[in-house]
Amino acid sequence: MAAKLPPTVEKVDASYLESLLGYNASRASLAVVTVFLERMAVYGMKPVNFSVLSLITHNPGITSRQLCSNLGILPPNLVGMLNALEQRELITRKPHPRDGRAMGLHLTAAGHKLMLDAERTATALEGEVASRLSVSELKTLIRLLQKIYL
Amino acid sequence: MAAKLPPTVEKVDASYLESLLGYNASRASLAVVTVFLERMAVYGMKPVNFSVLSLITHNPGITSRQLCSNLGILPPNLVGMLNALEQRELITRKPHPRDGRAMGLHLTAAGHKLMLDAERTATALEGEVASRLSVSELKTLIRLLQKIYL
DNA sequence: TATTGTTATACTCTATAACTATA
DNA sequence: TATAGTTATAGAGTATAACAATA
Repeated sequence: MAAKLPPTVEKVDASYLESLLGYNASRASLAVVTVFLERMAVYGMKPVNFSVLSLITHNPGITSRQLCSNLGILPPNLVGMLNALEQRELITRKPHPRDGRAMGLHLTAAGHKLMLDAERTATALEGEVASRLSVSELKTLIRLLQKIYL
Repeated sequence: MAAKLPPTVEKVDASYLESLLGYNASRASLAVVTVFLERMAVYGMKPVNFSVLSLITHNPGITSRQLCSNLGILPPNLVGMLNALEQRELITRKPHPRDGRAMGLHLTAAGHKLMLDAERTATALEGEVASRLSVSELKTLIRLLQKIYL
């Protein structure tokens, strides 16, 4: 009687992982982020500083603290990001009118110009990543994702 | 005429970001992963080594190369992970029966015992994270996520 | 010549502790 | 006493280059 040889794997069975919400959400998130990184590199933007700039765009005068709590960034990690955006002359820090400790964040004219293009590109890119979904499927997907985290 | 004071932000408007698939997928993924980290810490498992162990569980004899290409891990980063799992005596490396370069990966008896509990916990935890979704909504969510990345 | 597994190493991202100025 | 912003630094995660053994 021969010794049993160790088995070999031809096609990998990932069906258990594919039954998990966390696995699927991570993989889908990674897929979108990958395309985002490629397409948004021309603006010098990654997902995090794009999110920061977008919140400043739609909330002029927002503070660091508000950015941190809304985006889940830790304050020490935001400092360098804001410095870089200020050096690129995309944002300015103005003294907060009612709190001497805080600074209000604002886009410069150049910042507004760039974000107009960047947000258009971001929205367009998503349509391509989700090209295999109908418009109503994409709406459903986003609504269900928000029921997880919001 | 008084100089215009810089505006302040009371409630942050994140409606643009919340219209983006990438933003929602990342936030939802983070929410699931956060609970995963808490609940799976007792097994000494994070999402990545759980995924590795799960693929070994359901694909005994799988090679490093196959793990890497299925999970998007780079080979140099897998080595340390496998060494740690081997030291914990959860997996063993056996010579591959048909390729002298490769090693087939297998669970030990202790590994099987641990993964039985770990997979049960992982599946249960997901039901809690998705508690605001009906069973059919969760099925739909996973199906739509797979249409993005698969 | 190409591939598997590995080492060494660099880079980025994220996290913690401690300080200052103001509330 | 608590909070906003900052500095310095540590740790985890992710990336590239190069090598030995085998196909």
